[in-house]
Amino acid sequence: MHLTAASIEVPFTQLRSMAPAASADTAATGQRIAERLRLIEAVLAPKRRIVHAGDVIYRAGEVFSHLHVLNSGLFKLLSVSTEGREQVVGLKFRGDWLGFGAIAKGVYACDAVAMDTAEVWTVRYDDLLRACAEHPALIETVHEAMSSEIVRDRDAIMAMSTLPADARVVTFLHNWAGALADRGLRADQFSLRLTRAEIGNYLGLTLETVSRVLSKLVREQLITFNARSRRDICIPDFHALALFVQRRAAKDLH
Amino acid sequence: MHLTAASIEVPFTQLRSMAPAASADTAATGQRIAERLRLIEAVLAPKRRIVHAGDVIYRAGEVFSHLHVLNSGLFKLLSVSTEGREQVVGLKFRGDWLGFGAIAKGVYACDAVAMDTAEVWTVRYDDLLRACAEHPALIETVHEAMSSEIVRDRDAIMAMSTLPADARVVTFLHNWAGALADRGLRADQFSLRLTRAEIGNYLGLTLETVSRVLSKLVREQLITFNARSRRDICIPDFHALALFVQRRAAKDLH
DNA sequence: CGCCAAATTGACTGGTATCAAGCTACGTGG
DNA sequence: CCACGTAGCTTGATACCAGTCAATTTGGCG
Repeated sequence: MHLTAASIEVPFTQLRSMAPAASADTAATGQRIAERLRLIEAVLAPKRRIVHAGDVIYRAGEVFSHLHVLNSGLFKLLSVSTEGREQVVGLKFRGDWLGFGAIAKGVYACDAVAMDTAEVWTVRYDDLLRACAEHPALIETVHEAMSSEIVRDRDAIMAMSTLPADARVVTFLHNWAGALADRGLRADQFSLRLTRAEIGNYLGLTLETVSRVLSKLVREQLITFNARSRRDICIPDFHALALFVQRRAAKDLH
Repeated sequence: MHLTAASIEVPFTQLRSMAPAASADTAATGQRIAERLRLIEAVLAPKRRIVHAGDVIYRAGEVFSHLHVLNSGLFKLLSVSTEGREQVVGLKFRGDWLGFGAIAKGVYACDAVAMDTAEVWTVRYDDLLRACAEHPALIETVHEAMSSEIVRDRDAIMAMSTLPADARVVTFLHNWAGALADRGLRADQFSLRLTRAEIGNYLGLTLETVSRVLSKLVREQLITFNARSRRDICIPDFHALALFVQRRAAKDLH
């Protein structure tokens, strides 16, 4: 049994008109994600499971044994520092793996918490290694996923250390929309499934600042709120977001 | 021919007295790093090369084909945004791999620049994959290295988004000392091989702020500068650094 | 010696955090 | 049905940390 995706599927042609620059890659990426999932399903026969918002599939400190792949839904990775500060250090979508951070130390480095109903595939790491020996394509898939995670983390570091608050929020929205588009979901209109506080926590900002920035973006017509909920956001011009960040970052250069 | 390590080796017993809490792990980690290098050397027969400060072993955008392992020396990873902002997104020590970020997209995501004389081992990614099929230990080594990189990046994200300037600098020093200790080098006295500007860039701070924080740390006796150069730093009490960060972070909690 | 990059330090500014006061949506129980 | 409580959100006033600008010192090197 598969869960239906949370958002509505749209044809790639429509996406193309929404995000002209990224469209070609986007379609390819979307197919690659589906392909990878098919490969994992066929080769690993993972244990499937449905989880619900708030469910935790592993906690920091637990002994590592399994990796997980998200077939649908949304997860956040929570890192807790020694003093008890809690921080969102990653967001995971369909096709993403969970648990890579645990391989090195044999212990999970953070909590993985579902943000809505999701289907999780689970495999023993041992089994994965064995399967990799027989299926070269599998190992490439795993490496690709780890590599992507590294690159995303670096992008986050860069955004956090160089961008002012408004540009961070815009980058966040841009990335979110991009992640949806990559998965064949509509990227011009979606529901952020995070509170302002969670967004702020992820971006190193306070919830008030996030709120103020979003209000400003509405005033500047970069986004609009959908009827009925200020978590549902419309992005009339996807490309304009990237431009905003560039202009904002360029200011600091001179 | 091996390069001799830049800093002076000290017996683990001495390290133990410097950093009581981390010592047991530290010795184990140090041996593990050496073991991994021996394995890589034996199984992969990597191409060896000596590079010098400023040398670039790959640039963002170049087609991916090779991974690199640092046998000695120090590298920085530089990410350049579309607008031309340049940012240090990682520092690499002996035993670290370079190029993981390129696997996913087939293109290097950043520049890798040597910060002093270093010995780099290079292998074709194809060859690595083939060798992994025959040597299960190798694949675990690679995964462990990628996993560590993911965890380090997350820690960086967390530090950047939650810690004030002084705590970031202290964390930086603490991590640096820890990296040296992990490699069997003395961690109570070492030379930062970065300018204030580079440190600030890495931490999302200005060079002036870094300088002020270092001066403050000297006043508070957490560090002292060594004779003749303000890049040579002594850390009388390694553990005190961690405490400083904890106290500093705890303030924000209440 | 004299140049130049790196670092330090001070005075001022500005962007975000903090504190505080409503507002809105939604569920619960009377 | 409405009163009420609560969680999430918005908006304003103020404070403070770190950035900016600028002057000076230090150290390295031809």
